[in-house]
Amino acid sequence: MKEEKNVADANAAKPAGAGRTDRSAKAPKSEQTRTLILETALRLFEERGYDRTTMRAIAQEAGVSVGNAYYYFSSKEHLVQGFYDRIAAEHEAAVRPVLAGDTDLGVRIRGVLLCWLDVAEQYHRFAAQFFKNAADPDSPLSPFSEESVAAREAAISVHERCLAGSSTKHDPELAALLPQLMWLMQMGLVLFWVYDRTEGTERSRRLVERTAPIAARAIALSRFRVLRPLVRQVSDVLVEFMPGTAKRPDRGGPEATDTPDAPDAPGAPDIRSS
Amino acid sequence: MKEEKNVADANAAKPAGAGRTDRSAKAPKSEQTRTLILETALRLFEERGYDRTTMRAIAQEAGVSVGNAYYYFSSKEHLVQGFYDRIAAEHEAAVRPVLAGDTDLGVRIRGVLLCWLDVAEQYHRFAAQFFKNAADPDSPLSPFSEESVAAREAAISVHERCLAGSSTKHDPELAALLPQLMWLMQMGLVLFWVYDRTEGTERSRRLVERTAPIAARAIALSRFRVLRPLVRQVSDVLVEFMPGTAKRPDRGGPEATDTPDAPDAPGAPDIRSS
DNA sequence: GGCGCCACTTGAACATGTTCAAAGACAGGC
DNA sequence: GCCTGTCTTTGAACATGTTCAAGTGGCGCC
Repeated sequence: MKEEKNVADANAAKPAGAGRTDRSAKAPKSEQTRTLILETALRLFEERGYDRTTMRAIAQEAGVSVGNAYYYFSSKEHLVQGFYDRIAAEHEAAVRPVLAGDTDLGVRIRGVLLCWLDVAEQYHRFAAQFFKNAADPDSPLSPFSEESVAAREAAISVHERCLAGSSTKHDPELAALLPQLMWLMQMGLVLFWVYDRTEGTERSRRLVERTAPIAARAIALSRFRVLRPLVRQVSDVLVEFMPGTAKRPDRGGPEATDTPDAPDAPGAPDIRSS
Repeated sequence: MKEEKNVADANAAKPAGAGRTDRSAKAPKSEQTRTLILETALRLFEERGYDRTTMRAIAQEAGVSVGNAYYYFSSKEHLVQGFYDRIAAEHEAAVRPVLAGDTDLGVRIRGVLLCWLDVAEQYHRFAAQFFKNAADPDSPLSPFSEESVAAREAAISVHERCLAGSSTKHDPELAALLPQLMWLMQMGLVLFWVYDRTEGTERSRRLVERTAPIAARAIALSRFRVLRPLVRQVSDVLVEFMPGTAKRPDRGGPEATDTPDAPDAPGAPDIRSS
């Protein structure tokens, strides 16, 4: 279905006379149209929200026909991919100082998550409206979907660096799995955030302030002997149910994990996290 | 359980001549129409799935006009409420033997959750399709919505009984919060289940088998002294962010919690759990 | 130059959730 | 019986995501 040309970004100026003899070398004209439609759509989404932006409005504003928009983007949802990429890039950049700063794990986790909230802030209205589409198990925009693997791994790698640069000791047996767990935590935050209606998503920020230290402490405690069996069990579950951690029965089941305490549940599709 | 007639209760034969002088006493005729539409809709949903059942088809099958369906149900989504009630009732009944059985907490949790999977099994296809609607923060069918309070509390009370009947000792400070935590765990399971495409949702069952003992062990461990500060912190977070546990800033923020380890995230709207 | 291929573009048509003004049915009062 | 107001019911009209058959135009090749 989604056979976009090249990622999204690719709208850099290209040699006009380059010719388009080879399909793999993108024709400048079409790429221009594609970009125009995408930019127009993102602008309107931000101005009016997802639901209130019709495909007709996008086409009209961009000066093309409705069918043309569908020629480049197989559905309205696919236009949103642009947001995912945008947020991912912005978070990646914004989080750099945090990763280079304090080595206390709690502080680092807090920094990474607050950073995401900052970046995502301006898209909150849009995200709340769009959330239901991303939550659809069939949607390619679901954070658990096959199509999101790249974005998911990029997000997880941020947590990897977050953990790697910390001075907090943790159970080595868990080391490989923690970034994924932290990603799940982030998905939980996104879910909370989408439902958050407070001014400046203040409540989500507070949730981060309160839970980041808890997460850090729990990670530190994982080395205690009493907790050994539990850590082992959790680790097994993660290996079995997290995608990419072990043998995966090709497109077999869903993906998610749980945590030692009780709840679990990744659950926050939407804005590919980053 | 395809086409029961009376699950929705309100179709009991009523005195024909009762009259409808008072608006509060439902007129038999309109109630009959309402039930007819609802039953027809549920049947078609089950037969063809949510998306492939059009309002026109429901109306036609029920022998009424489209507008009439909208007279009784303000949207297609509202027809789904019937499923919520149905599953809730069935789970409540099915779980009884479990609650009266073994007193090992792990076994009990496992029983409650597997029970839910059994009950929900036949609605899986429908649920997967409908999930995106329930995930919408604006939808009254979201498990976190104001309108779902009743159903949510019913579900939580099942976990209360699950915990109360167990022989496992746990930190008294957590006692009041555990049922809610367990409900979150259930929401996580529902989320996983919705994404689960394996035969007979086998993978979801396996997740329960693996995580129920972990949850029970974590609860038991909560009494250890080393974990005291962590338990306290978690408990505080729950009180602050879980609805109905403490002062709630009237319709203020969203609701959700997190768990000591890392992830958290309720996230499984859909089928009001029960 | 002319021809044909093919990427690109168009806008009408379609499917479906939802709304609405008008018509129908029915009870009670006269 | 007839009038009046309310509860039901109707079906056409609307809004919007999506599809599709029919162009359009540029470029290489003869």
